[in-house]
Amino acid sequence: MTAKNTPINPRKTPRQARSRATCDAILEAAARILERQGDEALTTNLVAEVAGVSIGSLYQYYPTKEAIMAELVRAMRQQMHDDMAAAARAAAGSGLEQEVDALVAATLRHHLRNPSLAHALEVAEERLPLDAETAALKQGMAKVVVGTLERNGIVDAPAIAFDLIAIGHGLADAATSAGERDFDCLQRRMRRAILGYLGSPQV
Amino acid sequence: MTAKNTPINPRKTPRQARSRATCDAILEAAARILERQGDEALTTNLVAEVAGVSIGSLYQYYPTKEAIMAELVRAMRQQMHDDMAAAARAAAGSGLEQEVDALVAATLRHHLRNPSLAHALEVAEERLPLDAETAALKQGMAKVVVGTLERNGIVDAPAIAFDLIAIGHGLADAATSAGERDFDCLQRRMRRAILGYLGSPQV
DNA sequence: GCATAATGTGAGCAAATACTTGCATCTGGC
DNA sequence: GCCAGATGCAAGTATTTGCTCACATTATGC
Repeated sequence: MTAKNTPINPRKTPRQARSRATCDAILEAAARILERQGDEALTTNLVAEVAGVSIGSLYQYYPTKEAIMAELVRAMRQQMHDDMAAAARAAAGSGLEQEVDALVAATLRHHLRNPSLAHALEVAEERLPLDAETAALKQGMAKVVVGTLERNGIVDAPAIAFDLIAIGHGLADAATSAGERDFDCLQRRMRRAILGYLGSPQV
Repeated sequence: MTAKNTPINPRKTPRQARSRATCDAILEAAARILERQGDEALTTNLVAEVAGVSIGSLYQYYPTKEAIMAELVRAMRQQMHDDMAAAARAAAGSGLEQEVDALVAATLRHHLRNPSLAHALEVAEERLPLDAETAALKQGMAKVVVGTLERNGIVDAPAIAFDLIAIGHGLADAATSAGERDFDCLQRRMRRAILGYLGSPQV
């Protein structure tokens, strides 16, 4: 019994042998569709077809279309959280500007790795019930930023972290949506926006 | 003959007498549904029902569901554009900070008037073909910001305007999505973000 | 080898949805 | 008053979509 009830959005992914491959194929297919055709095209039948799996198999592991999306969102937040936490840890103590750079770089890497998928997942996340695990990951990311600010003596860190995340998100989203792919250029602008908000002397 | 071909997204809204009221009722119903239940709930049948109009009538004026959304988006961009242009005109020559404040206020008024509708329309806009008129309005808004920057001697104004709009959008979106409704508080933070990016001495 | 459980299959169902069509009703100019 | 065109109506169609179910295939412990 590996948690299989509540037929709503939590998935029931028991795994034994080849079934793992089936689950992965489903997730990868869903990601590809989301990336290339957007969430309007994401139908369970298409996902199954692209994954090379029958719909029956799909529904054996994901009780709902939303469960598939939720799993993709969770995986994305997990990776983003881990990247940010690692970046913050590596840069901890090197001073505000260096630490900001590290976090910005992690954020940009995330957005530039697969811009359209990242965007689609963020849009999708809005209308999903947002399971506890994903919510915890988002909170964790905010905590990372708060920690960085506090470590550098910035007061009212939670409120400021909120704004900085919003600003960074807005910039990255607008730029990637416009087709920008230049990491260094975006890095400079993010830095300018964040340090500017913080009132640093700037570069 | 009042432009009625191209059955795709441009609407065919001939108006004579009571038909105007029908069109308005349809748009208002669509806005209410979008605002309260999100775009997933926006079906043509529901729109007609809420508008107190038959689906036949709906399709007489809007050839497509997308046409209704496009019209709502166009109207919203129109209002936003006019507000921003008026604000910029009124504050022109009063110095960078005052002019920024005026533009920020116009933006915030827009977002706070009906946060969920504004957000839904912006999300909807992304996947719509974006007709020429709406595109022109968006360009016009960018021009307003560019003009304000140039008037105050800021170089590379178009690129900076792009970033400032992205930043403002990100902040307003995150805050309203989180339920914030305090105009003054948001105004201060927007100001801080924008003037910070511009490298002004800050408040 | 074989019984048993795990996994895979895909035709098909019920509901929803965008949209059409044929007809009824209203309205304004004469 | 009357009629031609404008407007309104809603049952109905064709399609799509999420999902089920009855059965086939495969893997594994013994």
